[in-house]
Amino acid sequence: MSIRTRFAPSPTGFLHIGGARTALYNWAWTRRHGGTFVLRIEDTDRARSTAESEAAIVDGLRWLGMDWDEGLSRQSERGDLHRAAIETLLARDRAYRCVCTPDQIEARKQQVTATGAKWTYDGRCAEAAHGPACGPHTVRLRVPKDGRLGWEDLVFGPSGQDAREIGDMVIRRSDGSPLYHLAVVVDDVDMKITHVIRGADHLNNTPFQIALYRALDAPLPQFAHVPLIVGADGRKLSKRRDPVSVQHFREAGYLPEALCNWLVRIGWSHGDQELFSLDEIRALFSLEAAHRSSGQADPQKLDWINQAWIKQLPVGRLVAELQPFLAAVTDPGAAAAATGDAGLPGLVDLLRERSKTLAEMAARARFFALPDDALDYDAKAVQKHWKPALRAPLAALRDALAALPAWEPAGVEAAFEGVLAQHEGLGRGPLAQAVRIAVTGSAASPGIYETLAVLGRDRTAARLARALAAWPAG
RNA sequence: GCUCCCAUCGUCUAGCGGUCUAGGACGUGGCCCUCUCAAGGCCAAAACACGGGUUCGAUUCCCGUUGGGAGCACCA
Repeated sequence: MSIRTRFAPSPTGFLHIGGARTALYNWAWTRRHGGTFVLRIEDTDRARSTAESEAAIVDGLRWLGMDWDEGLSRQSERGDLHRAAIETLLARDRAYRCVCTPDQIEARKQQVTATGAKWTYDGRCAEAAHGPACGPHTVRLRVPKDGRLGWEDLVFGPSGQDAREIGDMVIRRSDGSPLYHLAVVVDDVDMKITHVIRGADHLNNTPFQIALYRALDAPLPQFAHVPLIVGADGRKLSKRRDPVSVQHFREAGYLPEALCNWLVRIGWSHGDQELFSLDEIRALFSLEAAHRSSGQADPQKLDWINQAWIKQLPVGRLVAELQPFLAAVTDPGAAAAATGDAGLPGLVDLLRERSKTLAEMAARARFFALPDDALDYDAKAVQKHWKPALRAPLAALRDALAALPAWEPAGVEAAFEGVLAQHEGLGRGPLAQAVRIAVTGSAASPGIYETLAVLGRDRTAARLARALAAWPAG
């Protein structure tokens, strides 16, 4: 039997990292085993579901590098199937109509829970045999009163609950709409899903869903529950407290490779390996190696992983990824110009060692994208490093650079050395800092020779001239 | 409260009875390198929650305790 899996998010917000990881596990495992992976939007809650959210989920998954088969299906478009399944259940007496109102149930529930016992539906309508014309009613599944609703979880091992813990759950609202559990099970059966890989928060839902499979006379799929990703406080991720949306990380300058790498390692490991490409994830991911305990998402580890990817990705890819971030710290025109500049790849190569995110790289590359006459100087750096006495050496350097036959790091360094030799007592550091600020506006940049080499002869000259013109007098 | 689940450094984890004076990674501290910022190299501090068993022998198996989490809807 061929493997079929699905990722079934509800479109009630952005794709969040917990869902992204569940999708990643599904995707990787399915691809590894040559199965079919489908995406099903669980939009039965019409009030909370939005088209924007669905688009965000689709975009997020694509951006991360995942693909799926057989298009995209929406649960809302399968209502007929759900309704028919409920009718079948009713006809076979595996379910019954219940006329208890929410208020009545609430009152009875209060009585039971007051004694400390656990409430499950008391079965008042179970034997009443209400017909279709019984007035406003819900439909409840007949859940066995004894026995066990168990399964062999691919991650958690033997799992289950005693059937009596569950109670007869509602599968159709009084307005005729089916509930989530019914829809999920009917869809999974209909789509011939063989392996349900989902978050451990569904562990408690599984027994009831198993009862549903049995009532439907459908074969049980294999279940694999993966541990939750929790926030720094150890609790379930909260949109309020934690940065959770994939979009957020994308906008903060994290690469999809890094995000996948980070997420796959929370709850799964492969020996001591830390870095995994999407191809490696697809080749190596196994449910046997998945963990059972929940894990925290450590943003500092993400930073490190992101930089690791920044360090090894092809420069052309980084240049392209960098553009929007460059535009954000300058303007679209400057960013486009910089992206077309032959010197940018060289700068990116210098910056990969010092950038944890694309946003940070853009901030460090800003000086390059800015027009020469628009560069702003860091006031504190100027105060500290632009000493009047450095004016003459700087002018000498300007001349030495202008006389350089070839514009490359070694030549620039030679020019520096020449100026240093001419000026007794002048240190390499002070001169480098003065130039660095003149050319980048900041006291921190890649090596000064490499920086000038990448900036180019003309732009360096323009910036030195501008700095000299603004130089503090003794 | 009830049901279910989990438990190795601060965090992610290796470990699937002896190889553990418990390994790696992030982070942290120190040193080196150095024109700044990084990157890199070296070193260091840092964990088997507790108590019972089982066993010749438990981080590894079992049971409790404690701690944490999830679920208890006519939400998904």
